[in-house]
Amino acid sequence: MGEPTKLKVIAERLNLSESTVSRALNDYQDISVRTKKLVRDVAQELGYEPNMHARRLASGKSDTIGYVMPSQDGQLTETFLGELIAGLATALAGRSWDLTVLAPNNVEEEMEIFQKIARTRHLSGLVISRTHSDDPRFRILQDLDIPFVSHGRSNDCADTAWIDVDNEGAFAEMTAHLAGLGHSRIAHIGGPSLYNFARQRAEGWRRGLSEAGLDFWPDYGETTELSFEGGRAAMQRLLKLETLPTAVCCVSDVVAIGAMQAIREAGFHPGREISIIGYDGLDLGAWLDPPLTTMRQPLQSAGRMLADMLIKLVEGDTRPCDSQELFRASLVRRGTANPPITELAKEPAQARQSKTGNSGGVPL
Amino acid sequence: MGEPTKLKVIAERLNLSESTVSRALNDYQDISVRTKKLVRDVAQELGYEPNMHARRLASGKSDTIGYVMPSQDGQLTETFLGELIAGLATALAGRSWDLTVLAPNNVEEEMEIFQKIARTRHLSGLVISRTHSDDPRFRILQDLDIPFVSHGRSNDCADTAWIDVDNEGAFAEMTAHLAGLGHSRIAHIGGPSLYNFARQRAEGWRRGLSEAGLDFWPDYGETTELSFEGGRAAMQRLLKLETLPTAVCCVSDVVAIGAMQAIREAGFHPGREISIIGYDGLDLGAWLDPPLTTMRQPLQSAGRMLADMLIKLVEGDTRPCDSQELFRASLVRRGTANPPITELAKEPAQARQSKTGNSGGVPL
DNA sequence: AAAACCTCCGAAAGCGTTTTCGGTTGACTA
DNA sequence: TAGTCAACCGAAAACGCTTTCGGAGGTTTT
Repeated sequence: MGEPTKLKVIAERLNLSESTVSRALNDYQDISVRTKKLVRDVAQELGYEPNMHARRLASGKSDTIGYVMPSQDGQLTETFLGELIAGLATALAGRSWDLTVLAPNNVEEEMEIFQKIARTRHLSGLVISRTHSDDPRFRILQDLDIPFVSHGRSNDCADTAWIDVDNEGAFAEMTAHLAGLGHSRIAHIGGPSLYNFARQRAEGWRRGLSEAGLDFWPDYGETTELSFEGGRAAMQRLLKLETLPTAVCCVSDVVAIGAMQAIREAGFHPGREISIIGYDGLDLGAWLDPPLTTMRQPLQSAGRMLADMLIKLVEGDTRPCDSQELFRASLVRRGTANPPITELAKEPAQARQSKTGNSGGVPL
Repeated sequence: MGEPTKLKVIAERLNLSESTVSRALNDYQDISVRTKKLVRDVAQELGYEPNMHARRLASGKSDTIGYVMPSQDGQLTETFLGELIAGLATALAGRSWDLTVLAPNNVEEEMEIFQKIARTRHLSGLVISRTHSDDPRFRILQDLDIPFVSHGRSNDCADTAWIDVDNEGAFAEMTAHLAGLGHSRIAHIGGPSLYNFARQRAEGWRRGLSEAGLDFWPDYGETTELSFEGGRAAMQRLLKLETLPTAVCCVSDVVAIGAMQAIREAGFHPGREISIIGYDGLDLGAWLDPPLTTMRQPLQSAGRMLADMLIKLVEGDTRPCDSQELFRASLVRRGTANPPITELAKEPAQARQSKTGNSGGVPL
C-alpha cells in the first residue's frame, strides 16, 4: 500500500546515492559485491519494484514486444492462437519483458502500427504470423528497421528471422505414407496460394508423388478456402472426376473434416474407399467417428522460441539470418488412412476407369 | 527515420513553449482554438507521436490494461481465447490504449503479478477470466485496489464489475426445450463445481426440471472434467444406470462430444435413443455426423465490452457495481435433440424400468 | 618515492512529457 | 480611468530512473 518505494528511499536508508543504488541493482561491474548485497537486501525488504516507465524513458529501451494478430479472416488461427500467445507470454515473463497484443483490423491499420512503432520505438520488436507467400511486411519491417521474427516463412526470408515447420517435408512424408499403404491415386486439397504454407504443402505433395514414382495428375490438385465448407466443396469437385482418387492429402484438419463430410454424403466412408489425411494435429480430429489421421506440428514450444529469438535479436546478440529454425511435423496415425480397397463399391463407381484419362496415365 | 520528433521541435517551429504545445495537443481549455489548430497541423506534418514512456511517467497513468490468461489446465479455453483477446485488443486500439497479456504459470505467480501491479501501477486495470465459484482473486484485487472486470461471476461479485452469460437461464431453457420435445428423463453432465459457470449450469438444469414439472433424480446429475474423455466417462456412468435417461444436457460442447462417443460405443445413436445438447456453440459441433445441438453465447462482443467497462472504471466514470452485464445464450438447433423414441432398442435396455428407483419416481 | 593504476562511489545531466502556478495582455465593468 | 476579469500562454518543477564522467582513496608498479 501507500507510496511505492523508489530508489531514493533505498539510497537514503543506506547512505548511498541513487545512482549507486541503481547500478547495484542492475549489476554494474563498478559496484562492490558488498554494496550490491546490501542494496539488494534492502530492496527486497522494502519490496522495491522499479517504475517501468521511468526506467524505459531513461534507458530508451522498452523491454516489450508486440504480437501482431492475424487479421480476422479464417477461423483456423483461433485454435492455436491461445497456445502461441501463452508461449510468448510465459517466455517473456521469465525475463521480465512484456507482451502487448496488436489487433489491426486491416492492412492499412497494420501499416500505421508499423509506422508508429518505427517512430516512437515503444515496442522493441514484433512477432508476426500467418505469413503470405510474398509478404510485403518483410520488406517494410526491414526498411523501418524494426526487429521481428515471423511464424512462417515468405519468399524472401533469407536474411530475416523466422521459425517454421517443414511444410513441404510434411506433405511429402504424408504422401509417401499413403503411397506406402498402396495408394497410387493420391489427391490434394490445398489452401489459397496467397499463404506461403499452402504453397509449400502443395509442393510437398507433388514431391511426394514423384518420389514415390507416381504420376502427377493436375485434376487431383484442388485449391480451396481454409474452412469446413471449403474442404467439402473441394472434395465434391474431386468426387466428380471420372477416375476417383483413393486418398486425399488435406491442407488442414478443418478442411479434411469438410472433405470427410463430402465423402459421406457421396455414400462412401472416409478411410475405406477414400483415405484422408489432415494437418495440424487438432484434438478434435480424434473425436470424429473415424478419427482423423493427421500431422502434428510442435506449437507449444513455438511461442517460447519466437520470444527467445526476438529478444536476442533486439539485444543485438545475433543476426536475423542466424535466427532461423525449421521444425518437423510428425504423423499421427488414427483412422482415416488405410490401404486402398481393391474394388470400389457403391454407385458413383461405374464411371471409374472407363476412360483412358487426359494426362499422364494413372496406373491401376 | 532519423530522430523522432518531440514536443521541443514543434515548440521551436511555432515559437511556443513546450508546455503550450503539450496542452494544445491534449485539448486543454486554456489554449486558444487558433493555437490548437496551428499546433495540430505542425504535429501532423511532422508525424509527431508522443513518447509513451515519458507521457506515462509524467502523468502517472499507464493507459494499459492486462489480460490474465487462465492457467493452463483444460484446453477448453483455447477455443475462445483468440476471439476474446482480439476483441479486447481492437476495442483498446481504438482508444489508443494498450493490451498486455499476462500468463502466470500457477497461482503463486498470479499473486506476485497482482502485488507487482499494486506497487508499480504499470497496468491500470485487469481483465480476469475463468472465474471460480469462490474466487479469491476478487477480494485480493479489491484489497489491492486494482480496477478489474471479470469474464464470469463469482459468489461475492455484488460490488465488482463483470460480464457473464446467464448460465442458469441457458440450462433452464435447454432443459425446457428437451421437456418440450417430450423428454422426461433428462440427465446432466456438469463440470467441476470449482468453476462458477459449472455450478450455475447445474442449477439451471435443476430449475428447468422443476419448471417442467419433472422430478429431480440425483443419479442423473453427473460431474466430470471439461474434456472429451471426461464427457465420455460420465456418459458411460450414466449408461450403467438401471433407468437410462433419454436426454442429456452437457456443460460444454467438448463434453457433449465425448458423451456422444460413449453413446455410440454402447450401441446407441446420439439424437435417437438419447438426445444430447451441448453448450458453447463451437463450429466444430456442426461438423459431427449428427451435428450437435448446442447453445451459443455471444463472444465476439464480450471482449469489446470488457475493455469498455474497464476503461470507464479506470477513469472513474463509473462504479464497479454499475458495470455488470448479463448476456443470454441462444439455442442452436442441429441434429442431436429430438423427441424421445417410444421404445428403447438394443441390449442394455433390459434393465430399464425394472426397479422403482430410490428417489422421486421417474415417470414413464 | 613518484607514477600509474584499480576499485568504488557521487554528482549531475538527461529521458520527453505533464501540470501547476503565475503573469501578461486586452476587453469589460463601474 | 481605475479596477476586474477573462483568455492565453511561459516558466519551471516534477515523474523515477539510467548513464557518463570524474574523483577520492588505496594498491600496485617502476
